[in-house]
Amino acid sequence: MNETKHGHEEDPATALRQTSLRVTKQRVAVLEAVRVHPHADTETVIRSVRETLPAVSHQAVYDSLHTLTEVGLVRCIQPSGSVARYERRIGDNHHHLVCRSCGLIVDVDCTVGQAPCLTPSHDAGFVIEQAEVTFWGLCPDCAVSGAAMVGDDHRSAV
Amino acid sequence: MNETKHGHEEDPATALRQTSLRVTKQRVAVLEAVRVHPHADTETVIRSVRETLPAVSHQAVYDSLHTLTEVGLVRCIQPSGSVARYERRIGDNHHHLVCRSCGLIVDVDCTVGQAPCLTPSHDAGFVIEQAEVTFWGLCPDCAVSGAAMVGDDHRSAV
DNA sequence: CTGCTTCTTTTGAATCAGTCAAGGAAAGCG
DNA sequence: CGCTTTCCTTGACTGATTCAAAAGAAGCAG
Repeated sequence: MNETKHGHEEDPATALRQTSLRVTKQRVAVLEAVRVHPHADTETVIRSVRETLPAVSHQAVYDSLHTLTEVGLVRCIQPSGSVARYERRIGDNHHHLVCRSCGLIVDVDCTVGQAPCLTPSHDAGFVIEQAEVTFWGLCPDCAVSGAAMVGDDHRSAV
Repeated sequence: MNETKHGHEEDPATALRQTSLRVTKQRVAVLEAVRVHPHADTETVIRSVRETLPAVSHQAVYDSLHTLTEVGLVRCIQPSGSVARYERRIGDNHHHLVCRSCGLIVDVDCTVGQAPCLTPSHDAGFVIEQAEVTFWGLCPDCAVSGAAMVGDDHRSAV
């Protein structure tokens, strides 16, 4: 549905062309899937892509995700205990809130912004490129329903 | 084996007893291994443990690490692209510097300390328990030797 | 210190995410 | 339209981690 009316801005095909990658329907579908499902894991992307392209191989999706990550069209995050997840929002260095109970991931902007998070006390001689911040806690739903029973052993994400 | 001179402080057996876990030689060895090899992955722990206990099963190590993590005697970290790594936790919420090239992990204290890193702009209703900060970059060695040849699989993110 | 109960460890197989490799298909170019 | 290069499909494979059943130790009572 709602096809390209303007076909710019975040249009998958355009984005791909700009990185001089070949525009294949698989890649377009993967990009679209990542946009539709923020923080989706690979399996979710595969399922989503197969809604429009039933015959895609999982390998094509893995490969597309890697390629797209390399050229910077998607970003890959892997909170502890979770499989790889991808997101379309890139460029800004936003961070993530992860629910310990259900695995829900939500974006947060780095208010305090730049300085504090980007300057560790002593850098041990490292050349620092990026600071990645992950906030762990409970999402609203889990905080309510699971407040009492949380705390044992669910590493089950999603 | 520098045996108990004072037998307190960080003595594995004592620590275990205090958490009402059974004191087994496997667990003691695992705790010791984690202390000796900061940020060791499971395989390293297994090898280290087998130096003194040649017959330990890998399963015992996996299980010990999980149990010890649960009771808070060790902490598990998993930077993107890395397998699980463990460290003897100190209760302080220190952070990590990870080398993109060789994977080296180094501890850093959270200078600015408390506030900034622990308060995202808007918490989306989450109950936040912890902020985890990972600094990505190049360790001194890789920054020098690899400065030119690095860049195979990572363009500087943000 | 002897036996019992419960928690741990061993053993060995299984699962799961992700990867490798070779041949067939399709994008982009002229 | 046909070629070249890049991409996708197929199917097997790896490596980290987990499951499950049975044997083995820790801690406790007697």
